[in-house]
Amino acid sequence: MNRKVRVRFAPSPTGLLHVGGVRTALFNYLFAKKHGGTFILRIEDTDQTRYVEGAEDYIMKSLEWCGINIDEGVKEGGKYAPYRQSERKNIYKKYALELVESGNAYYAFDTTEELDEMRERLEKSGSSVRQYNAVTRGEMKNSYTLSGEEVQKRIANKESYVIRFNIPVNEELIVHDIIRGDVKINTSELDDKVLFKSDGLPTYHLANIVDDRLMEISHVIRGEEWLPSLPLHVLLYRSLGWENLMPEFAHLSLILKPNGKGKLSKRDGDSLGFPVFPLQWEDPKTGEITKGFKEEGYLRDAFINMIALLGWNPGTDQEIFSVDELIQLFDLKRIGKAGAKFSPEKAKWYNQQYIKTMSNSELAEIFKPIIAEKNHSCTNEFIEKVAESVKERIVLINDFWAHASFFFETPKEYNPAVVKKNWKEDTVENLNKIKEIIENISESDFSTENTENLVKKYIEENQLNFGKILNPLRLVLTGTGGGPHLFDIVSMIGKEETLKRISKGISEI
RNA sequence: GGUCCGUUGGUCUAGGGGUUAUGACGUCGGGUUUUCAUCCCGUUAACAGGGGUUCGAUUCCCCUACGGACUGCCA
Repeated sequence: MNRKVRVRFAPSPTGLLHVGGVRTALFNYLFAKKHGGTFILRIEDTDQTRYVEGAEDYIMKSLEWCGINIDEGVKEGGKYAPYRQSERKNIYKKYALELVESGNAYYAFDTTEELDEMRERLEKSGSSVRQYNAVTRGEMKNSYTLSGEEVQKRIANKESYVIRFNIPVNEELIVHDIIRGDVKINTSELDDKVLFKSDGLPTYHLANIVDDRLMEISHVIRGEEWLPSLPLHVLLYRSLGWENLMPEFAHLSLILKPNGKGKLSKRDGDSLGFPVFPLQWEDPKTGEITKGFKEEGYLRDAFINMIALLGWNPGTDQEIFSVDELIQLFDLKRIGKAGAKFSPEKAKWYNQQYIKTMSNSELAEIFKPIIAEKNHSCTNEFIEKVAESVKERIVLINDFWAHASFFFETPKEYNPAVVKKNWKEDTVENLNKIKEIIENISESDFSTENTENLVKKYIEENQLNFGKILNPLRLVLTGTGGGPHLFDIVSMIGKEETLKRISKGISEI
């Protein structure tokens, strides 16, 4: 079937959007862009009891940060508006009634207690089924057990009721999934799902079919948790007379915890120390703050790259992809069937790769606010030099200050392990010599090359050991043992500061 | 319990009836570097198990195990 590609990401605004959700959105987006199609954001808020303040906004902000641009949606509008199901409330009932009319659905009046009772009874009896289906509905209060007049009377009396789907009995149904192929099921295994709730709103099952049809969705790409209800959805399309207009389906496997089993949850992030959400989220009820990838110092492109390769790959050895490349190469058929464990290590590696290859000026823009936050100011040129010397050392943006503070301020303390290793009896004497050399270099000649040549010349001429001189020098200048090229630091902080730090180090260590 | 989906190194994976089973992350080791990092080189380690089919199965089929999802007037 060759039709215009229209896909939707349809989250429920009940809380955070975690990496699994982001990946689902991303795959929809990549697929849409690859085929010149439309990416739609539809908010599935048919459950008023689970509404969470701010969740919808959080979802939109998260997608925005990810660069997943919405073509049609709540904010963007579009010719199929509205895109929030609560605002489409009045269009669903018609379809529910149409199904009742055609005998594909029926009224049911059972209370929650009665339903619980039924399930409990079934479970106790050792029966393998605990469903509201062709067998059990004969014992419940519905269109099949009540007379036509009784049903009408109850409805007229405004008694609460639901509309349930009438699942056909004993039919071998084959449904197709792009990722998994044909899935066979006997309809007798299905239950008579509620399509229309007593609060006047549809359930997900009805709403998603109606909206996908009305919005002319061509492909439904969603989480694996929906696979079990695919047969119901197919049956619904059929009963509504839309079988030929049905979208194609692709069910994505879940993202699992890094170690152990089960799907990734917020808890895993908390206990293992990595983010699970794109952006920071403050729980409106508890005030609890959960940090996102962004706040932890991940780059958007690195995050997207990492997410995209979780369960998908183009079949080549390439690991780094721009979003444009992802769009070019994306193919639903190359999505893996098995769940993928999230790897914090690989996430870091991706981030490091991106930082390393970014230009100094791009990095400078990112570092600028951090420097300002620490109450320092300097020229762009200087920040770019700093960026150049730290970019191969930092993994997360948040590592920046730990690797660059000494460019801006005198070290307040000295790493004890490094002191112990490098500070010997003759160190002070040596540093004083170096200090003398540096004092004799004029400000105008204070380049990396010149300072380096003069100091190294001294070391060589006196047959001294490089490490014995240079390691303590680094220690007094940076407070620690590792870092960028030493004479870059010397040159960048300047003559005065270098001398000051040598003196300070000598007197304090 | 039932239904469905899944299972290649520790992790993400390529592959596919006959291969020295691919690449990456990680690990460990070496080289480069005054240091750390980068970079380079190397190392490590996998077809869940059992039956078939076949000349031959990791690849196809079945069973088992394990894992997961679903089983709500939630999505």
